[in-house]
Amino acid sequence: MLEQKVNRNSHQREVILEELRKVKLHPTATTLYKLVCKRLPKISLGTIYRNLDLLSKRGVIQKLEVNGSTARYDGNTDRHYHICCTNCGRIDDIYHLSKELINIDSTKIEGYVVEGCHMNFYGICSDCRENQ
Amino acid sequence: MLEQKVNRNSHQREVILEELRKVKLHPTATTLYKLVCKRLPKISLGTIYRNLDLLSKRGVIQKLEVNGSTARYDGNTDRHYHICCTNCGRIDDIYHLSKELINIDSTKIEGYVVEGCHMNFYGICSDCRENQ
DNA sequence: GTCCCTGCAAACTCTTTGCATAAAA
DNA sequence: TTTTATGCAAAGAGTTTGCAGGGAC
Repeated sequence: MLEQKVNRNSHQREVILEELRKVKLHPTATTLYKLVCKRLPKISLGTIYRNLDLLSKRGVIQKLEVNGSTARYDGNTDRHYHICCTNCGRIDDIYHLSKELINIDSTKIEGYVVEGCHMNFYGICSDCRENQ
Repeated sequence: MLEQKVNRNSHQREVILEELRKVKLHPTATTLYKLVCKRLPKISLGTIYRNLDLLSKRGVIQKLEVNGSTARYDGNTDRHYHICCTNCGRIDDIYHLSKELINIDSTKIEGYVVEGCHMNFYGICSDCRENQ
């Protein structure tokens, strides 16, 4: 059995979590790094990655895999979904879906014990439509 | 307006497509590369990537982003979904879902013109449960 | 004092790209 | 002959990791 390490409270980790919770736009590790740098100029990208990994494994934050290439992070762990603009890449939250969709985690799939479902929508946001 | 280049039929592209359609397990570019190498020993990974990109942009194949890190490819473009085993990483097809889920693409989301939805399930496959 | 966490830099993985040559039309 | 596609190798982006020193408890 794997022994779980006891985590210490580091100032860096607190600041990373605070800054992630402040922003709405689901930043990448690098974007978050720049934000955290304003408060902790000496922090390194490695620390950002290590803490984002630790926090998402603990379920304190959510790691999103919306756009293939780059991981994005969400400080909000309430059950919700995301929609990504295929033009500008912005990612918005979706809270209101029909009941059938909200209950999607209980879907039965032959041969599997289902643990969950990731669902991401794609489309064009209103800003991009206006700027055509 | 962007001018669309006319694609020539290359032998490499044909073989890549044939091999992708043969396998059921949604290979990565590297896995497919190894398969294609058996028939075309001198092919390069770059050619694999270039053709997978071209074919998925044309809609001939599907690029999957199921597991974050590495892209996987599916030669089957029928409307279907995927479930990924969180233990061993295998990816299976899902063809039968309830009507509400099948119609998910027509979901309305405020502020957006929805183009589509990517939906991936996660769970433990039967092989992994048996081997516990 | 112990052991986890950090900063730094190097390494790693996956993917893309530049270039000269080969192949398709 | 013209233009696209290939093989090769190098470069790029994003992420992970080894290590010595610093910090939490």
